[in-house]
Amino acid sequence: MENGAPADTGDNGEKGLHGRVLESLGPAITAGDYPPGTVLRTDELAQRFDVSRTVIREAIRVLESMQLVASRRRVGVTVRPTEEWNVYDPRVIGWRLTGRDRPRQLRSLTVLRSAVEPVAAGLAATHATPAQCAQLTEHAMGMVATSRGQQLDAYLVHDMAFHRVVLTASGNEMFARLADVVDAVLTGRTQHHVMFTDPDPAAVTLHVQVAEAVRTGDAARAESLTREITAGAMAELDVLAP
Amino acid sequence: MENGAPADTGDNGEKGLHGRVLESLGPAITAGDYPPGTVLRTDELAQRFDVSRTVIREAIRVLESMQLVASRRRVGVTVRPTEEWNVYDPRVIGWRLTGRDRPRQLRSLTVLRSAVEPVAAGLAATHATPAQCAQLTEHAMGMVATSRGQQLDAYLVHDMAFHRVVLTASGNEMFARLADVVDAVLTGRTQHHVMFTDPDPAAVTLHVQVAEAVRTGDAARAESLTREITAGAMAELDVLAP
DNA sequence: TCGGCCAAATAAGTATGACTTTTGCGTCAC
DNA sequence: GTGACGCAAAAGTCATACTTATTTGGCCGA
Repeated sequence: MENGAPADTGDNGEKGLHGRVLESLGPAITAGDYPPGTVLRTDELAQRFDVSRTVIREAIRVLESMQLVASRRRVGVTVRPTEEWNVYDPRVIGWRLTGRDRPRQLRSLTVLRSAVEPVAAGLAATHATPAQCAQLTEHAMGMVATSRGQQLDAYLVHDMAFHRVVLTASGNEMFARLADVVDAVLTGRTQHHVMFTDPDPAAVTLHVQVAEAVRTGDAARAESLTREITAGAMAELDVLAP
Repeated sequence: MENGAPADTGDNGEKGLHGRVLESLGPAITAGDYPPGTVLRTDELAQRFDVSRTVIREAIRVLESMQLVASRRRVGVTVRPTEEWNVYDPRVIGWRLTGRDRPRQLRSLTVLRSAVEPVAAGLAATHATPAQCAQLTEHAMGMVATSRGQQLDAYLVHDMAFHRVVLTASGNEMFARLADVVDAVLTGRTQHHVMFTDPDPAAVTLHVQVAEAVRTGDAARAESLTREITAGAMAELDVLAP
């Protein structure tokens, strides 16, 4: 209801010239087109993109804040090694998901999810408001309703909403901010699913049970059930990330 | 050995004028000095900091990339609500840790840590290289050696190094990038510790056992032992975050 | 021959002013 | 009261000149 934004990874539709430069350089760097150590010169970039140096500098500042590059006087803008990137930046995540090492990224995110979500569910069991419990059961029911007959898109919407509520209801802002990550993982799963394969009924049941556990305040049960869900996601991984 | 950087949260020592503006605006915003909805005008800021608009704009771009503010034409730069901030950005974390809601932030991070570290330890048990196992036991021994006689600083160094190795050895880049967060949590703990209180011997023993579990490839044991460690950290929380 | 020091070249950083574009808001007509 | 119109405000863009830090390399002395 309050979610009018597109279900994508983060902020699409960059505005302004510097945004367009960013949308070009970001994916290129994260895809490895510019290996670590590569130096970019601002004047050269200004020429290449046919914009002023001002615009380039603003884009560079953003790239720098993501730790993708480092700008040093007299030397230029150098691409930093992968290990130093701000891999939690939503845009970096999005870029890597559309790029070459999408499988690798999907694995990382799924593992992260499998660590976080169970704990979040446990916390949700003690922190969730009645309204959040209601939303949880609502979306669980929605999943049940759309789990048969090739309604994968509708199912996905409920699935994402369900997990978003769990993460939000945990009361931990760090967990809540991972909702977009989970969205990306779930979306990626659906996209690579065989188109006519309905969701696993067992997984649907688990979601219903999690909703119930949270509603009744059974933290241990909510956590362990969610661990089963994420374990399932981990199991699917070998199919998705070759 | 390879860590010559100061043990702080992230990149200290911002260089350039825009960096100085950032170091002033960032903490102010994250501390709540500018409530969400507050509008800042670029030329006003340029006057206030006595720099050119160019510099201000670059700082704004970075703030914008952290989702701390949104810049819109004809309206100005508006501070965004807390829920939209990029709370995983190392600088945002650092700013919040030095600001007003440090306790709240410390809680969030500790909870996150308690979710992630056990899983990371489990993975480390199957992924760690012999060299990493060696480092692990080395630092565990270091913790034992410094656990008595008011050597808290030396103990902290080993503690941080130990957990950094665990997170790195997990083989998951997302986990590895949380090492700074764990550093911050551990540092915060030591700082607020009563100065003459030696570390809990039980915790020290747990670290030694984790190192052993990882070395012998016992994933389940490594995970469960680490869960005990983080549970301890959670228990201490009520003292640290009033 | 080696080592350190100084100077020139270079590329990012900063400042400034003029111009463009978007858009909130008030006004005026219907 | 509602809609269209236009003004003005503020960010966005650009070109240019100037500053500063840093690398490189050559020069000079030990």
